Amino acid sequence: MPPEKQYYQAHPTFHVAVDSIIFGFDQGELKLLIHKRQFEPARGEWSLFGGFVQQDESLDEAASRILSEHTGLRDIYMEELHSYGEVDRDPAGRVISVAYFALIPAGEFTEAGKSKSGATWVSMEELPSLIMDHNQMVEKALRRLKRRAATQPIGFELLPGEFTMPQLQALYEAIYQSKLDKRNFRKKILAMEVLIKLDTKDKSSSKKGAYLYRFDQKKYKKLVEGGYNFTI
Amino acid sequence: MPPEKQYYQAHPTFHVAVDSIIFGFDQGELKLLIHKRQFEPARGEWSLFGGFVQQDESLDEAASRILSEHTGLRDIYMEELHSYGEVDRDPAGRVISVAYFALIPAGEFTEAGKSKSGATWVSMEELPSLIMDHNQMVEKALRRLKRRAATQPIGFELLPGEFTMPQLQALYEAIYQSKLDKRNFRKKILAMEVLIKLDTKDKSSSKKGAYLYRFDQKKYKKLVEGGYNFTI
DNA sequence: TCAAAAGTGTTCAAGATACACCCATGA
DNA sequence: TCATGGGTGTATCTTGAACACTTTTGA
Repeated sequence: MPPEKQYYQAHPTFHVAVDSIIFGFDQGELKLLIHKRQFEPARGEWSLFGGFVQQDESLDEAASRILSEHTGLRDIYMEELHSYGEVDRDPAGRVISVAYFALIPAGEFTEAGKSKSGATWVSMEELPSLIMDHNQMVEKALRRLKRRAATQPIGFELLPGEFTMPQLQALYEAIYQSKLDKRNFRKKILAMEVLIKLDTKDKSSSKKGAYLYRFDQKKYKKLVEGGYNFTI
Repeated sequence: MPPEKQYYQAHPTFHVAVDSIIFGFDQGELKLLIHKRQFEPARGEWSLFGGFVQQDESLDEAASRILSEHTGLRDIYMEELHSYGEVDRDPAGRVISVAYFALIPAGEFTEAGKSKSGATWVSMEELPSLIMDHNQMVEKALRRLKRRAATQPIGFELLPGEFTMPQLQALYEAIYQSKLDKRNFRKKILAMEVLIKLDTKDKSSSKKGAYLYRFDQKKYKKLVEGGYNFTI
């Protein structure tokens, strides 16, 4: 055995898990996707979606795999949130967990909730108690979401490809838990110049109908490359 | 064996390392503490300080331990930065690494550099090529530092307990790589009301001498609890 | 015709930026 | 006495916040 392998092998190894904090937006409310844990310990209690990292996959790949196994969704916005490594965080053994933060667009919302693994959307307003340190993870994820939403146009990840201003505003209001002024909100959003206004209207929530917009990915990328950064 | 242990054991385990991006500030420059790696693979190449997590310690504890083993310093500002888990990131085997971001106060700067483990402070301006994905970690840490410095009074972690306005300004200029206006800078900093002006002056860098300040921890904590947040 | 949601501008206050001179002191 | 770095105030601009009425249309 080469010396470096020997050196490495003198050190312990650990189970590494990923747990995903999956946010969705529906009915004017920010929601979290959870399920009842299907194995011991704490079987039957509310838990984030998680699983163990396998030999042939990176952390990011494990997070995507687990998300798609449970929700059937692919190409979802995910980013690493934080790693949790307290010695006794899992009563059944030492597990180091890497938490991921995911945003599911409203269009794919129902589908994800209907998965076979008993996925349930719960309102962030009335979050149940989750196993182990999962509530702590959710709190951190919520702080991250607030910051991201304020500085990057990440909110669009939670809406369908075409959305109206009132929808976008409702989303921001749900994230920040506060009312925003219509006129000021539109002004700021439009000042970014990353929205394309369509000719079609969405009449599902009013008689007058609200214009649909689409997020201009290309324009946004150019702005970011040029050093721009957003603020709501 | 209880069923949960069996379930866990069906999954692979991994070596988990921590790597620390250690920033210091000296001679008006932002610096990084690195050393030449002492074991294979890549022995003798520039590397961040790192090591393997042990059975009886959390990730945070491992990071603190490794920092103090190499620099002799304790109670240093550290926070988790990001986890790196690409399958082939380490040519000698699968290692998942949790990167930490640390700030060493100027007073303890020299001491840290003189450790037996060959620690060297290098200027962020002329950073050498580091092993594996360590340069990537440093880039991320630098972005984190910039953001933190702009929104939390974290810059104080890089200065001695008593410091002058010109020193503080030079630090921010080093972090942002840009000149700041003296009057505006003082105005903003003093408007935070978290500095205590002392009667003593520091004459080490001018004949007139500059007043020393101390950071008011208590006042800062109160502000943060009240929902305040800083902006430089 | 009216109820309900969508859309639109202006004023004011606060915060950010630009900018130039005097002060204290050791050499 | 003079060179060097430390310290200070004001005017202007930009940005964020507050605020009320008209429009559209299906029921």
